[in-house]
Amino acid sequence: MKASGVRARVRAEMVKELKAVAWRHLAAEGSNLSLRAVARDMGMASSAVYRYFPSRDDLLTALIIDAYDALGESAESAAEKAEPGLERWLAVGHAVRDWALAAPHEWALIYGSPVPGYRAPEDTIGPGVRVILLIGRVLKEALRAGLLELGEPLTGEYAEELAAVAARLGDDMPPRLVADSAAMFFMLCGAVNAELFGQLTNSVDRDRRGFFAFQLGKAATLAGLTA
Amino acid sequence: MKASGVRARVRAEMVKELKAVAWRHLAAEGSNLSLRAVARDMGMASSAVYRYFPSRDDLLTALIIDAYDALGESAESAAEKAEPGLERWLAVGHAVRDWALAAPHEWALIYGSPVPGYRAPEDTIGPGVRVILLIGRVLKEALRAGLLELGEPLTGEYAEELAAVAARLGDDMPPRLVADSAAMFFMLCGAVNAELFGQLTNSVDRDRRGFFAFQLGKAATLAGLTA
DNA sequence: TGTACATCAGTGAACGCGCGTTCACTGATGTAC
DNA sequence: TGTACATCAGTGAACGCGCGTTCACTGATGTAC
Repeated sequence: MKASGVRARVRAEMVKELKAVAWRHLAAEGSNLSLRAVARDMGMASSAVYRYFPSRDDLLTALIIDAYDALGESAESAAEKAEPGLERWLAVGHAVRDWALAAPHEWALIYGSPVPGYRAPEDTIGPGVRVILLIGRVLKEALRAGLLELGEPLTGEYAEELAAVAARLGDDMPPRLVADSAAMFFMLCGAVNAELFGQLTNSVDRDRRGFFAFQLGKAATLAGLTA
Repeated sequence: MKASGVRARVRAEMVKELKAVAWRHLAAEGSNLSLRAVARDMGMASSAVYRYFPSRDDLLTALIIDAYDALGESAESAAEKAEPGLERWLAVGHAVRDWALAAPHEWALIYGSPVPGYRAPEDTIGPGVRVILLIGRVLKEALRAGLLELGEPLTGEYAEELAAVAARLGDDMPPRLVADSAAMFFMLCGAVNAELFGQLTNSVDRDRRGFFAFQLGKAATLAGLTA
């Protein structure tokens, strides 16, 4: 039993190291992750990787989940350190950007174009909404503290879907706030993508943080979030 | 001379057909465009493609430029048909979305994660800014017509870069308007990406157009654009 | 505590595939006198 | 108008590469009596 524990621990170590190497490889080569290259870097036969991941796609899935979690982690801890309201939103935004700049290929993996031939399994949905949920909490908290002017309730079919999402979330979340969280989040993504995917080249080259701060500020006013 | 014109015309036809097939292939297979597959579809030897494009990357570049142009074309013609001001912005936004939905892989090619191993040459920059320039024109025109409240001038290094861009554009473009055009454009991209890259799955499934319209409206108010 | 057996990590060769690119070539089309 | 030459499209084989996955195997590590 103790001995079996050892084997399990070694195995967990191995999985961790494989993911670390794959992560590094992703950062160097971009989205076409190669199982063989990872195995080479680990100094083992490519077939040995199959002891740990049944296929390349499963390795990719593990990396995606890890990336979502790392991003969520970093955004959440940045949020904790900031004052509620606008400041907290800005902190989240900049944390997301910083993470993306530090790990551009991981960002591309989760928020960029889908990897060709890869179909994301259900497991990736949970960790995928972590940041947007965080933004929702920031808004809700600002609302309670009187730092947020809640907009008009929406109408139409989109409003119905929002209501369904709000109900699923529980916690008395106003559907309007769900819409605003989503809007802010996707604007945040748009700003990060602009910088990461090279769309600022030759126009905004020096003060990209300034550009980003502007976008974040705009997104905040859009939701009625004030200092 | 007339005969040489024939050869040139046939050649131009050939280039056009090659791009069309490549375009179709891109739509089917995603971003990893294969020269050999295109040649196969054309019923010719893979080496023959080299008569028309010196390498795979050049074919990709041609496709990218075409995609930018097709998108710009469609956005511009939608703009023409709409009333100045908010309506025109909404028309541009929806045209961009419609184009992207009809050609998701082309969208991913130009606004998604960079293609691994591909370095975009200078030629792609010109057509790449067509839509954002269009948005700038829509805003400027709205300003002239009194349909736009111009925000406060910006300060800081980002403002300087904006001023430089505005100067390069000429046409007395206020830097603040450049900032707003960019902001709106990247928010637009964020919204399109959200839908295209599958981030709406399981939350907004029925009324994605409603979601998109909401995002567009928000982006407009952000720039002070009213009906 | 010792022994027989089962489990598991890892190897190395192989399968079958697709890729971008090069090269010497064949014919057809155009050009110059 | 006819002929000699140059240009150009396209072929087909080959090079050298990397990929994901399978398979029979060797040894080491654990487990049960």
